[in-house]
Amino acid sequence: MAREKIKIKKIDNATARQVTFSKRRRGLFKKAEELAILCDADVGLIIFSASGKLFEYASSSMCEIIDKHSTQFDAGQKSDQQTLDLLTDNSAQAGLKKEYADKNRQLRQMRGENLQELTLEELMHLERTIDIGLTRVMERKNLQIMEQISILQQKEMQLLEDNKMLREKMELCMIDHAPMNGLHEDGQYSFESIDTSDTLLRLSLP
Amino acid sequence: MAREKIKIKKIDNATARQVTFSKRRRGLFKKAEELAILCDADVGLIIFSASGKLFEYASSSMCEIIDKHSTQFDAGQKSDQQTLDLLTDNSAQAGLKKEYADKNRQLRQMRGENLQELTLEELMHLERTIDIGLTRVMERKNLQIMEQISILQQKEMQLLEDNKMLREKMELCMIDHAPMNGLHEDGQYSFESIDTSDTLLRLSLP
DNA sequence: AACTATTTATAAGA
DNA sequence: TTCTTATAAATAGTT
Repeated sequence: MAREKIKIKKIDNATARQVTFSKRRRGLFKKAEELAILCDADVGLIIFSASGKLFEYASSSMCEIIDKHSTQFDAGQKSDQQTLDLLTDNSAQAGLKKEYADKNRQLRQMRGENLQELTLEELMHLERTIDIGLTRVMERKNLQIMEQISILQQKEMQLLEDNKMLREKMELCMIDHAPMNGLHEDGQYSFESIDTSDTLLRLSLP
Repeated sequence: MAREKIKIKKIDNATARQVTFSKRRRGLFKKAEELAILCDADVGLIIFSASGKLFEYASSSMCEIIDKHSTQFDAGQKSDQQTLDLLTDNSAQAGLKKEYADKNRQLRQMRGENLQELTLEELMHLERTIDIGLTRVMERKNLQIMEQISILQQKEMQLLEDNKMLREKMELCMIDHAPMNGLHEDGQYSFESIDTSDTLLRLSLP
């Protein structure tokens, strides 16, 4: 987002990577705090550098956030919720079952199943939702494909370079030795050549 | 960072606050992912909206990140948490929660959210699934639209027919009676006429 | 670190 | 909600 646009892939140069890490880490912390303040949200951000060093930001306390996170389905405090759960187990489970059924229905409808109960308005809304999802998935897919292609192109260039050097060495070798012993009079040498054809089409899936 | 500079304090207007929350949350997730990729860092981001809804991003897995975080700070915290979880999750509710979480993940992925954990192969499969769903929804929608149009056209034809008959009767009536009693000498009769204009544009949604 | 030329994010408005 | 657009912010490459 500056002098040049960069590809979002691991920065090769270790120094540049470290500098970018510092800059962007600060930027991310700032934006996390702004979101928490502007929107009254509770935000927790944990970052481990490649070397394992911990950096963290929390709008409240990290323990509280992690605790809330690990009990994401319980609305209130853990101990209170536990008690409530034990007392009103049936109704709590019923609520969860209802939510589960609802999510399941939504999912089926996004797959184009059980549409008969929907009105025209609902169908139009569903179409829009799915279309947005499809666009996002395709964007993400294309990003990954471009990354893979980029990596393979780099590999191909390296291999072509290596190949060229090998051929040059081979020619020098011929000039030096062919007149001396008269072998290989047809001028053909066979040697293992690395095949780089079709590289761009084979995408190694992670 | 836009039309006007804003002060970083809680946004008063609830609607504006919600809109900003959505936009900035998305921006924050994007930047978190970029940092993780560019700098080979492990990033975990947990956001609770003011209403308590959870949003999260993790470059690896959130459990792993939280686990690493807890061991760096306070080794006892996590194990207590785990013990509590084990005690809580003794019932069938645990299984249901897990299934619910899974459905919810699938649903979000179909909406194009939380795609960072998917491989290229998975993305391609997801794209196909969504595309099939979209086609089905569009087919169903078009079917309903054609049905509605057909019904309305039939109604319109019927009304036009009725209208025509009424006019013919009226004319007969004028011929029969106008010379007899001399009423309505101006030849104008007023009667309730059914308005059929604009019928095709108003689709009555069931 | 500091400096910018650019890219990116986003506040308001539609 | 979503889209647009003018403007504020972030930041990549340089010094």
